[in-house]
Amino acid sequence: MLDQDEQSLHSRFTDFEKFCRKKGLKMTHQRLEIYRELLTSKDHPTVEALFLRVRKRIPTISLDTVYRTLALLEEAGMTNRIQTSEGLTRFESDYGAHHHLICKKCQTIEDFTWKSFDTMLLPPELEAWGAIQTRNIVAEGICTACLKKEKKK
Amino acid sequence: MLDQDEQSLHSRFTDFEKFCRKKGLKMTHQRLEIYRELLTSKDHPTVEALFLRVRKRIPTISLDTVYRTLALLEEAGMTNRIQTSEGLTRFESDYGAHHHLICKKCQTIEDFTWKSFDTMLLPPELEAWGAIQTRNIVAEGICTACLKKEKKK
DNA sequence: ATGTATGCAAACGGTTTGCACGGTC
DNA sequence: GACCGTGCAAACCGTTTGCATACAT
Repeated sequence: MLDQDEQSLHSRFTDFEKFCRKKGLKMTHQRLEIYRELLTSKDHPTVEALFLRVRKRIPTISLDTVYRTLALLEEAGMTNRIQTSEGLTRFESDYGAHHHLICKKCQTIEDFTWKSFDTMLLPPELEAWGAIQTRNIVAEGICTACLKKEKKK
Repeated sequence: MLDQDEQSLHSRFTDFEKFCRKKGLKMTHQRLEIYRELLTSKDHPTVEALFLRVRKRIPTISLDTVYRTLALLEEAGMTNRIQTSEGLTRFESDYGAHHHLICKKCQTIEDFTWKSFDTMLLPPELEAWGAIQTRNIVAEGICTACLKKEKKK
């Protein structure tokens, strides 16, 4: 949903290069394409979906490589893993605080931002729990597209 | 965390019986014990963990039965499935709106409630998305127990 | 007596791993 | 040239399914 401008897209790539250099990792064709696909995909693709998309550009790529690269990106904090209640694993490029809307019918995930929530003080009782680093909302329901389909019946 | 009194525990069981009767399902030893275990477990157990606990009372129970019963309970809305980022599936008995605190180190899940959040108006932009039914917060960080362990090093 | 639930074992699907070859540095 | 990354195939693990028996109704 959030449109990333060319500027930030480009800086993402240089970040990726820096990270690889620092870790002594090689910049391969496959890694670049997987990362590019992830950055430009806004629909929280599954591993399979990413694989199919990247394969259009690199026909010989294997599913394992996609798995391995995603693990790498995750470790570097450049992607987030989302586990849906259906047991599917989905990915999204990490671009700052946001929350998720999930349709129970079609399982699509949409992002939304809510700045005032992000800065809101959590209930004071939570302080005893430990050090909280992130907070994300998952809102579930039925999206308008699915609501329309239901009415037609 | 939330302590359920005997009263409500008992009413949960009669709810379960009612549900089964209505659906023509049989009240078996296994189902009752799995349900009891789930109601009294406050640590969001995995299927495996539930299986091991119930097996203490029913030594011949099989893992499949636990899976099948959980699917049944889920369908009836008597349990919730929680997918952790580690890919593990955990369960909790359903007892009204609450949120989760997850420790990134030890992966334990704690519940918390936040009434004022539950009734808070969501950003108006979300209305266009569809009909939102639930909203849950997942807060992640490091719990005090794990923080202490880190300091010791 | 009827028919569902269970336990067993086999199947399944997503993910991970071992290995030899190929590509990056 | 050294070594990491890749593709392939096999292994793996949590979960689901088919089937004959056991049990609740």
